[in-house]
Amino acid sequence: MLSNLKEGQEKLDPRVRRTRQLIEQAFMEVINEKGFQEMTVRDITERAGINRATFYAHFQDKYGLLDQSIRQGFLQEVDKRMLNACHFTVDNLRNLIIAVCEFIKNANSKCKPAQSQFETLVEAQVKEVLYDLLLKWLEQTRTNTEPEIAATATSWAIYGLALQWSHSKRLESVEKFADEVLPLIVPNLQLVEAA
Amino acid sequence: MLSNLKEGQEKLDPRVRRTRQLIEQAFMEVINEKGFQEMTVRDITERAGINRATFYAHFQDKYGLLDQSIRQGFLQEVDKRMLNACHFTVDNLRNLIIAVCEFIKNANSKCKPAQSQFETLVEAQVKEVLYDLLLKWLEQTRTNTEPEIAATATSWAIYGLALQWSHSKRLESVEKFADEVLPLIVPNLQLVEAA
DNA sequence: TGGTTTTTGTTGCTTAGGCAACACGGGAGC
DNA sequence: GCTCCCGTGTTGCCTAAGCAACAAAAACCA
Repeated sequence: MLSNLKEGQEKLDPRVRRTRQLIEQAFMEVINEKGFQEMTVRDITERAGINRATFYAHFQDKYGLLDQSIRQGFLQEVDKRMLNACHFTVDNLRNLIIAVCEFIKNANSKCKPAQSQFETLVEAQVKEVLYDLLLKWLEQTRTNTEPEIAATATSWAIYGLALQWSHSKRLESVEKFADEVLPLIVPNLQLVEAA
Repeated sequence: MLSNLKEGQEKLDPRVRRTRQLIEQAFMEVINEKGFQEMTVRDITERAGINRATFYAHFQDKYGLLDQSIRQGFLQEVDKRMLNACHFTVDNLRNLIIAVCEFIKNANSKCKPAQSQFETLVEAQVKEVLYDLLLKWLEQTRTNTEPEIAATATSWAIYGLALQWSHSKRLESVEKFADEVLPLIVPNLQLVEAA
């Protein structure tokens, strides 16, 4: 496995950058043509014009690629709302909830087949990103409990609520939903109230 | 310099294929923004996202890149008329003349500045491709003289006539021009007349 | 004019990627 | 049962590309 500079892609070998991009692009193309289950690693590498061995230098297997693709997608949703390089506010939290809802909604609509397969993968990736982000926020804030505890509780709660929202037949607007659950979420953070 | 499989690009290392493509694309982009003279090798490599040393592994310098770019362009014009993988006929010769005219016309219109600079480069590349193609044709045909001689005479003649046509203020249609000069060109080939 | 920057080619060393071959496992077809 | 085929991971060796540093030339600017 090549240098895993987790997320921190400061300056990375141009070759690595290129092949990752080629793989991701090929992945998107092939998944739209054959779907995920029918797709083989060969399909991806041939489309990308890279060697099969190179694929395995970057990803465990096609599931690993799917994982990082999901994560990228959600991170994009987060970045879109500029939540990544900022500190905690209630409004940012509200936007974060909205981001999760939107992402789940889109993910479900795209990956109709084998939903149950994907949902657990989506859940794992999204909760991980959520946890990391919340932890970063909480470490910059005064809390009544350990940030790790609060981050775990909050990330699970947000995801669970967002999932329920996405499953409910009669979809209320994301914004209204966010406003509705915000009071439930905030206490999870165990913030020290400002006088 | 990397493996120079002159034209014969049967199966070539995907990495080579990729970087050549990146360089060519970057070249086209930069030349449209800064022009050829102002452009530096750095500009190209930075745009292409490759290392400068890699550029020099593929091309002598930016002039070398220009050369092959011109050649590619003309070859494209030839392929467009399916003249590359076929044998000699008068009609193919006529189309070849048209191809040269079209290419020179386009080349001149694109590279307005420093025309005289470019024209000699264009001439060299086009005549070389012409020579190779004519030679291939003649080697499959019965001629009264050595194919090399006939190919030289014909390539020079075609280019000279096409150049004159492109310079003439009042442009007659390429097709009419081709019909007009065809009788002058055919004898250069020294074909053995079929009874 | 002289000094500073930029660009140019070039080189030695490191790393990512290509390639071929392999063992393994799961079907499909008799 | 038995092949035959195909996809999967993995490995060792080779080559292309990255990188840093260099000297020399060119361009720029006092």
